[in-house]
Amino acid sequence: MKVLSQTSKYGIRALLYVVSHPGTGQFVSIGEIAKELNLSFHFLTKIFRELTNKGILHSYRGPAGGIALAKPADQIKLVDIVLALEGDDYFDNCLLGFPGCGVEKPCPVHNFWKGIRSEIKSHLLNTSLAQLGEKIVAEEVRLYD
Amino acid sequence: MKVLSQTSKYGIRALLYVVSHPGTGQFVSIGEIAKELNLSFHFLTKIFRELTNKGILHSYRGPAGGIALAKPADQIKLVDIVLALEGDDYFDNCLLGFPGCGVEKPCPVHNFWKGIRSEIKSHLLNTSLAQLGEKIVAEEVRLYD
DNA sequence: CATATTTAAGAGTATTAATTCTTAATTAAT
DNA sequence: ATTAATTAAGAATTAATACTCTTAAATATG
Ligand code: SF4
Ligand code: SF4
Repeated sequence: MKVLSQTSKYGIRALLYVVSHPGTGQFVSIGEIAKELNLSFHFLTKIFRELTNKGILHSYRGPAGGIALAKPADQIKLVDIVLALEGDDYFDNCLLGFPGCGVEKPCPVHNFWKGIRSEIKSHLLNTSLAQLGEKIVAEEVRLYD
Repeated sequence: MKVLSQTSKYGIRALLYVVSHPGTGQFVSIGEIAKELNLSFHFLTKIFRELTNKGILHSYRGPAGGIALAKPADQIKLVDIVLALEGDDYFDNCLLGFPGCGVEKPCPVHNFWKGIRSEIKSHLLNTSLAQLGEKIVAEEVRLYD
């Protein structure tokens, strides 16, 4: 049941690393994150570039450069990351893949799927990086393999 | 939010056609289904072959041949079709893609995802082709684009 | 038996997602 | 200035998914 692309998964995990590892400097280097989480440096760079373009991150080049959250961690919700990386129509596509969803007569699984979809969306909307970061710092949950 | 592969989507839609269009003969031809649902005949043939191998369908070659449900429609659940086409580990993979799920310390979204996952699974487990077929026959929902 | 119809099997192609690679630009420190 | 460190940009590659094509096998009917 693949719900998120690798891009989104890595993006979320990487930002969870950032919020749960407050370094000394202002920026966290992509190389450090990629190494710690065992992700491809180049792939992660691409993901972060997208998040920077979408205004979720700031970046800085050169020695001691890296990326940093553009907003306080409690103001960045999982849904922001997902929509930035999967596209704004992420929650529009449906279980059986009918086109023109919701416009005409519903498909056979509409009621069920509408519920699930809104549950997922509202949860991602109500979960911030700060919240999950705290759980990681408290070692209640893991971030590594 | 792509949850099912095209294969599964087409498979479910095709079987919903079968249960909601009781023809005169014992078998429904793949050509008819593909034409009515505007799906690729060859692709659908491949999907049905898999479902036949997995014991969900019976097939018959030659004139007046086609496919037929191997069991009464109320005994075929959506979960059967999905597991047959997506693989038995369909419900094992998780939101953030951690390996060795559930064995060690949970990931940051475990509680949330566990709930969603089991909701989806139990719904697919409790929904039969017969149920959805009735809704289609009653024209409460649509099966076509 | 000959022919038409239909599924079976698998090779082949195309599209999309995932990942890697190369080169350029920016910045800090010496 | 020179060098090292680092992100930016996008081309190139690989892998996975989706789809198409070809040929074979089965079966009914005349
Ligand atoms: S009818 Fe509802 S569940 Fe079905 S495809 Fe449209 S929006 Fe999605
Ligand atoms: S910890 Fe739970 S939600 Fe996270 S990957 Fe494992 S089973 Fe899935």
